[in-house]
Formats: sequence, structure tokens, C-alpha cells
Amino acid sequence: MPELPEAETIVRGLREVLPGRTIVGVEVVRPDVLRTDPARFTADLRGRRIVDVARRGKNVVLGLDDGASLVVNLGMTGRLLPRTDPDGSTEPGGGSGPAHPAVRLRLSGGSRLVYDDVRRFGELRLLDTAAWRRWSERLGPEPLEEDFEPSLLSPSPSRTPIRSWLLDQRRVAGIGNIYANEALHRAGLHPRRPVCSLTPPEAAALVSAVRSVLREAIEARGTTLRDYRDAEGREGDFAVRLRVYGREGGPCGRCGESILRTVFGGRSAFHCPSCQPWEGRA
DNA sequence: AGTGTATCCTGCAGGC
DNA sequence: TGCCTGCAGGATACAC
Repeated sequence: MPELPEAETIVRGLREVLPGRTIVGVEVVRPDVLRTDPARFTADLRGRRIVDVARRGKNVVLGLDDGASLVVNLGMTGRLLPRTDPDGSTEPGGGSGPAHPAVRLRLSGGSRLVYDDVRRFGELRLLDTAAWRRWSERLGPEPLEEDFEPSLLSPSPSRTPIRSWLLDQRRVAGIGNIYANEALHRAGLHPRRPVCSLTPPEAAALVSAVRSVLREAIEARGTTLRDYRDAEGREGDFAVRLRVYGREGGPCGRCGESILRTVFGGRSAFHCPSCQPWEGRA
């Protein structure tokens, strides 16, 4: 669910409240979200101080004082909710308390951090320095950094559809189905075009489109369709600015043509048949 | 190498 | 109202 802009928004919120706090208690309500042995997770986490909050792709990363990293992939419906009240159920202004808590961290100073996840597709893993390096190396470059460059896309021998390429976290880290579809529309590229068919100018346009849509979505604090909330429990504002995602049958904002929904790779793709023709724009 | 399918889960919207 | 189907911001494993 949450993609890079949502993870970034959550990170910025957590950065205001977590660094300097010590984890004084760990309660694992739903062990199936852990990718680390529960007993070990609990024992290794207790007593650690949170020193920083970062992001890698669509993952939230809490840096700990022993060099380890608590990596949180939010899956489709995961939320990280810092709570300052004693029972952790409500927060002033928010109103959306944790309904499906999976892991609760009690923090120094009487606050807590709840990992809440309706569907429990999310995963938490506690990695030491070496494991973190190995894990992070499996991911592609950050799309907002300089090493995400058009030469990754063209020339390329890959015949995979460009949307599948964008969704593959090993190629580039942080793009999900919403922003992949939006970036392709902005770049005027058919979602199913094989990567190897892209010209260098098309690759450059796509890199630029990915960056602009991600930047704008971060400014809007992410996209809320159903479940997504930031660290303060607030919705993101980018949904109203989506041009194709979820807009099957609606008019393309640029040309008025009806947006088409197709399915491949097991997921919905949305595109404008006029602005994103198979052959490429004139 | 790429594609289709299934799996992990729950909730919600829409059709009847 | 209720039951059923399909669908969902993700990731992975498998057979063809």
C-alpha cells in the first residue's frame, strides 16, 4: 500500500517524536508480521535507544544505538502510530486509533509506538549492521537520487513490460502501482511497452516523470485511497491529483479520452489509449 | 526471461 | 437485510 511518498511522510512525522526514546517494552500481538524470531526480536529490541528514522524505498527504518536497524515494510495496510497517551488508543485530533495492533513498543517518557496492520501483509525485521547492508543491497537505487538514471532503462535488454520493471524493487526502490501508473501517463508511455523498446528520450522522460510525481505526492503528504494514514493519523491529499489510477472510464485530463483498465502481472493497470499509445507519441 | 497463478489476510463496495 | 463476488498502495514462490 504505502509507496515511497507515504513512507517518506510517515518518516518525517516519526522523526519529530522518536529519536532519543528508549524502547522499554515490546509486545508482539501478531507474530506473523515478524521476519525475525519473536523471542529474539523482543530480547534484542528491549533497552535499545532509537537514534534516527530513515527510509529505504518504501520501507521505514528505525536506527538503533547498537547499530542495528528495525526495518518496517508496511505492506498494504500497515501503519506506524506514535501514541503519547497512556492507553494508546486515542490521540487528540486523529481519531483513528489502532484497530488492529500487531506490535506495540513501549517507549521511555510514557509514549509508545504501535504497528497496526489490518491485513498483516506488512513485515518487521531487526537487522544488525551486516544484515542491513545485505538487505539494502538487494534493492535498486532511490528514484529521487542521482543514480536512478535513464541509462538503466535504455538501452536495456529487458523485455519485461515497463510497469513491471518499475514495480520491481530490485530495479528501483519505492515505486508501487499508483505511482508507476501515474508516471507512465505523464511520460506518455503504454504500461505494457517492453523496456527494451524504449528510446533514450523516452527513458529520460520516464525518469523525469517518476521524480516529479513522487515529489508532488510527498508535498501532498501521500495518497489516501482507503487505509493509509501518516504518523499523526492524517490522510494524504494526493488522491485528487491522480490522473489515471483508479479512473477507469473517466476522461483523461489531457485529451478527454476514456481511461482504460487492463490487468497484467496480476494487477490493474490504467492508461489513456490516446496519450499512451503502444507505438509511442508522435 | 516473462507470464500467469496462488498465497499470505481482512474489509468494503456492488450486484442480486 | 444478507449473501456472494471481486477488488485492494505488496511481496514471493511456483509451474509453464
